[in-house]
Amino acid sequence: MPELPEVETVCRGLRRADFEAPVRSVWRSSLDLRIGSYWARVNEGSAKLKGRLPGKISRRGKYILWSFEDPQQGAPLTMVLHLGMSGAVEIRRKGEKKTAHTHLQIIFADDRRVDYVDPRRFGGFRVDQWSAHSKGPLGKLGPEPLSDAFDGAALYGALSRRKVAIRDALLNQSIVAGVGNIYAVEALFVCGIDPQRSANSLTRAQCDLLAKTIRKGLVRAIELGGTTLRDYRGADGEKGKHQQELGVYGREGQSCPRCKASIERVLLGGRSAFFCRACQR
DNA sequence: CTAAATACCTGATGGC
DNA sequence: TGCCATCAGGTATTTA
Repeated sequence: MPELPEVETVCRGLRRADFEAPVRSVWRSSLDLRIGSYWARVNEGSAKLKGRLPGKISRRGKYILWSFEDPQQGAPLTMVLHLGMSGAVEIRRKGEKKTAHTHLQIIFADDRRVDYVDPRRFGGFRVDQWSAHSKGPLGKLGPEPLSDAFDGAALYGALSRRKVAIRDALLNQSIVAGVGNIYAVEALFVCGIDPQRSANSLTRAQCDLLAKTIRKGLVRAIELGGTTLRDYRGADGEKGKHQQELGVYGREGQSCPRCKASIERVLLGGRSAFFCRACQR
């Protein structure tokens, strides 16, 4: 489901809710979420939030970071939450029923709560000190696409030894953090680059254009509250509006908005890419 | 080191 | 109506 703009929208929704009361309790379903060396300590981790004060909410790539302070001035803990393919955050009040596939509830002393809902359970979370998080997948992320660290030079350098398809290179979170299939495919369409081309075949000028286009695309999608293809919702339950501006994603057989040729779908690494053969080379 | 294949899950959709 | 195959916004691990 969620790529950078959707995750950013969730963060903004959480910030807007302005949680201030301490955590009264935490509930965790008995089902596993993401399995892996970094994610394994999920159950113990969530209990550590009890009694803590909700602090700063930020984002790195597709990861949500939420700091929880110790009222006794101890070290802060950070909850890292990844929404996987189907994860969602829901803000609820006392008495409101949890939806199906809820796996975590953080209940605050003001009777509001934050529910993590994830049917496919590809997402996961972990509560730990920052030093522990930085040794996990967060420490391997590439530059933030909305920061100055991401530009044509950085992209050109990162692609120089890669022979994978450029679409797949853009999905690699160590090259650029937060880009997923929709925004990769759309940026390549805007730039007129065939998604199947090998990453190291792009010119420096094309990398300049691509980096700028990726940034613009993400900023625009954030403005519209993300892309809702099927079930994505922000923390306030709102659908995104960016799907109306998609040029090729999910539009196999429809006509290219630029040249009217038929949009094609190809499989790259098992995942669909959409492109216009006439416009993208 | 790169890169490809596979695994992890549920739900929606389309063909027969 | 049911049954089966295919597909979905992502990442971690295994294999080559």
